[in-house]
Amino acid sequence: MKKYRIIFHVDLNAFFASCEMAENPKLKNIPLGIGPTSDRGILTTANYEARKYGVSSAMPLQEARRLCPRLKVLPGNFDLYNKYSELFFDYLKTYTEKLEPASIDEGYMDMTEAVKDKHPVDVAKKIQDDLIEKYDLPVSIGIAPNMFLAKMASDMKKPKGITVLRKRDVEDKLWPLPIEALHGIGKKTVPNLKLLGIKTIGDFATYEDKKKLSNFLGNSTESFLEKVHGNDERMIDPTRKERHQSIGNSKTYEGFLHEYQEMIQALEALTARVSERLKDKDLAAKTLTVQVRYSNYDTHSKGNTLDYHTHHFYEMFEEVERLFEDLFNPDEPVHLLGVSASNLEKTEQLFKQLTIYEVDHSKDKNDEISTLLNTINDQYGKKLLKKGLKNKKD
DNA sequence: TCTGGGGTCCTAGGACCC
DNA sequence: TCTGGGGTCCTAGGACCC
Repeated sequence: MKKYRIIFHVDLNAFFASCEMAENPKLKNIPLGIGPTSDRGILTTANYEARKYGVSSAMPLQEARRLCPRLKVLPGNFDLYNKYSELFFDYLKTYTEKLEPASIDEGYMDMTEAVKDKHPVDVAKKIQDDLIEKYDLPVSIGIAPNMFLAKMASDMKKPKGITVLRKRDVEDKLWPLPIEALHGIGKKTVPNLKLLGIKTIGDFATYEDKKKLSNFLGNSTESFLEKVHGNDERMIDPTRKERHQSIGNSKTYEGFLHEYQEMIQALEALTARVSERLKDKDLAAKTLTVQVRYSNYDTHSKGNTLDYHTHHFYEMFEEVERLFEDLFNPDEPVHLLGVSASNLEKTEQLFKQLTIYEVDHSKDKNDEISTLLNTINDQYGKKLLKKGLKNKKD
């Protein structure tokens, strides 16, 4: 007999705006957006009051103001949002350790054990009520036998919805949705699928010529088809978010940067932030990438993989300057600069690799060791290193 | 309409190795 | 002189998501 899992997808509604309203209830009944302090740029979030006017997330501020002239716009307060996000996940953890954060404001939970002898909808209702009572944060919850269906379910009723989506409901509840509602299908792919006559998720699920789908979706075709038929075997992975693939910072410069020197200074600041964030997380990077967007919105990147890992500002910045040489164009003002670190490794992991080396007096080995040493974080790493070398002598 | 900042994953071509 | 097949890693760009 097949054992079904019970997966919750819990999604905070209009999260950044909800945090602001929780801190300052006066904001609750007015249209509110989180966005740029200047008159250009895009909104990251709009509360539901603003959405009544057609204002939405990722909308250019100028358009939002046309739709809703009395829209109040606050700059983002990310310390505040991170604080609420932690409270949110800490609360969810009281139900199960099988919790996978998917972003700052949503997570998946494997509730199979936690809802034993209870009705899942009652538990979901309790979560919803508690989060309002404790933190004044509204959530939508999707309940399903797998992660994909739970995610689609939580989207079906917002804000403050609870939606159960069983596999046997897929034809009735999922297939009528427009194809753009399918996660992973974005605005470049939608027109291509429409060319094939695919307007709904159901049209996609029942489309017969898989080769034609592959032209647009490549190797992902099969996994999309499985999902829209209600099948998704992915397991909740609580540490997935912690295993970073990359850490980067970028910034858009209003009015553009024109001088080489200002670009270098901007890159220096970005590199310093990335370096600090790597150190905070005890990570070191082997690959660095510099990104440039010119005033015409053309975007280019240049990356290089070093033969060692590092998180030290000076080493990183030297490489960033080299990479930027290839991207710099004296005729093109710069709209955005970015610095990103990837190919990441935990510094303690590098230290373990280091201690495998016997102390060797040849120059090459010493260079290798000093390079690795560079990547190890200050006191902690050096203390361990001394200990490690001493143990080796003993 | 005019496009932020943080990410993940995929693709295609090339270098290189056995 | 003409030249396989499999695998890994790297790079640049692109689609997508919140």
